[in-house]
Amino acid sequence: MDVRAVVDWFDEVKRDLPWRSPDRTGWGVLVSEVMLQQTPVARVEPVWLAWMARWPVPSALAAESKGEVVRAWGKLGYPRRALRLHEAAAAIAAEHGDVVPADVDTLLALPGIGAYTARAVAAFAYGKRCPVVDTNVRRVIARAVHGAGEAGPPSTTKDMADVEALLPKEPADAAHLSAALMELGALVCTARTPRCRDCPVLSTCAWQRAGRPAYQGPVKAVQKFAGTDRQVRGLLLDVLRGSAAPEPKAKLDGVWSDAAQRDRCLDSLLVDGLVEQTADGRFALPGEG
DNA sequence: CAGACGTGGCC
DNA sequence: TGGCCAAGTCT
Repeated sequence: MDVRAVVDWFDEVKRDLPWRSPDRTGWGVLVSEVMLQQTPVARVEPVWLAWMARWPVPSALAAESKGEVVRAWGKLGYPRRALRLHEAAAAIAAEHGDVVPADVDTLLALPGIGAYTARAVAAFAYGKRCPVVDTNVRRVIARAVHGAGEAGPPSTTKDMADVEALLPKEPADAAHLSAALMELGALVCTARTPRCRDCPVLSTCAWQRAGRPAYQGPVKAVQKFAGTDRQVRGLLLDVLRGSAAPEPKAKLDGVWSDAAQRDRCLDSLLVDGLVEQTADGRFALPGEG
């Protein structure tokens, strides 16, 4: 792959996202990466801005109650991420001098930070040289390098080796390329209807040269949502996000007709720590902690 | 490793 | 209309 062409293209068309600002902090980058896990940029941006204004450093978030954090997470989805970020902030404040670590293994030890996020923070916040592999990068590599229509099943080891092979020696250049590959996957080499006419590596793309063959690998199961526990949990939590005071169970009973499923979901929210029961039996977002 | 885990916009 | 998809992580 023509790495230089990708980087030049990126410098020309990249989006002006707030977490890419020259005065970005490790904390800002970490918060953005966690919010962006499975959630589109357009929905993250306003929430990220609000969070940075309200909690500019990890210790500020750590000092907040879990309920406030879950409420401020809003409708970004997968609210357990908010709880884990809260826990991570507490660990960073207590054990790392209120500074987000720059070391990949140290980052990996924090809750909610996995292989992707740890390397994204190390690279984008601190300019470390490490392969940053997300779904965009996997798709770009699958097409441009391997000539496949889509990426196959994820394999952290193999995926990182693929990117490592492309990474420039200089750490800053490596981080720059990772950002560029992600942007290429997000804007041009998209899952549906890729904009190949706008692609900076069209002439060397292995998929293009192979005649754009259809994807041959295993069929990816589409995730259902309607009627699942995830939907019911979302409905239950949405009621409590909108309530300043604890709500009686009867209030929650209105969100879903299947009582068994409703109760199971409420219980799982309690287990996850996303909901708490008051002494008088009502339900609310969690208080101190 | 497959499945759970939110939410909303798009084609 | 409804399936597909969005900068993953955890168990």
